[in-house]
Amino acid sequence: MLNPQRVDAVFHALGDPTRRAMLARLSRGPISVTELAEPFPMSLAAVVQHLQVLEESGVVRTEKVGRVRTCSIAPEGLRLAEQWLNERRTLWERRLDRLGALLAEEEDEEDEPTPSRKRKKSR
Amino acid sequence: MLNPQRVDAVFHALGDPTRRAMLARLSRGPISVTELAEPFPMSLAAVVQHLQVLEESGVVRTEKVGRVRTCSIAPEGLRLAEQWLNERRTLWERRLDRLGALLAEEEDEEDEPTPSRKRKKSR
DNA sequence: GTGTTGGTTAAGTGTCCGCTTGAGTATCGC
DNA sequence: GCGATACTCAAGCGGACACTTAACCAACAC
Repeated sequence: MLNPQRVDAVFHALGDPTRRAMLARLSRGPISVTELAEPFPMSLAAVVQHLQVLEESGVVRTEKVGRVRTCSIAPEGLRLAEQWLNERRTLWERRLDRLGALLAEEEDEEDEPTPSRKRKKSR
Repeated sequence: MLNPQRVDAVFHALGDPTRRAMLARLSRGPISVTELAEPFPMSLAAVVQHLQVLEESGVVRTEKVGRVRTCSIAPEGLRLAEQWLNERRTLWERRLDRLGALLAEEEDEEDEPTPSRKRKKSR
């Protein structure tokens, strides 16, 4: 879970605006390939190619019954990307917090150059 | 906040593995361009080009002092992508929940074919 | 059977994009 | 001043990728 290859595939899939639009559509419910293709100004074949990318990256699941293939969101795939982003962002923000605390501490020292440190150290 | 153009730019920036690796490095703290470039098997110019994409998309901020440009994460940019993903995913998952509830209700009806419907209808 | 719908597959094309090279500029150390 | 460092800019190349067309196949309607 959160292995680099899968992350690569997911973000590559999310990189294309058409594919993101498809995801947006699918998030409102499962739908057939033809229905999914309908709002896009491109051939059905092109849509199918995008769909393959989405499915191979694990953000979309499809199932064929009879001659119609029904597509739906695979939430784990999206969650993978969310997690990656969240980890990087929170790592950064925690760093910022520590830095802020440190700076505040140094300012205190300037205000109070005597070696008598009364208040407790945060963190 | 969450305007389509910005979302496009952010996801395009995130689409490249080299740029994601740069973000990962930056999430551990600000760093100069040369330091940022060091782990990558490519020219400095290439790294700078990636950096421009990251900055224009709003996931990275840079500031030049003297001759050295220092790069750091811009958490709002990352948060934008996180939000987009989260909205789509939760929309889908809520839909799934409603569907599950509906199916459970229908099964109840089969168990109890009499027209006496006591429990209140959900949604 | 015929026709239609829904999708699949393959081959080809244009374009964007990642990268390189090379030449240039500004700042620092001395 | 001089040389080194830290980028910056522009032009060009090659490959990936989004898209097209066209032929094909399978399931349904009749």
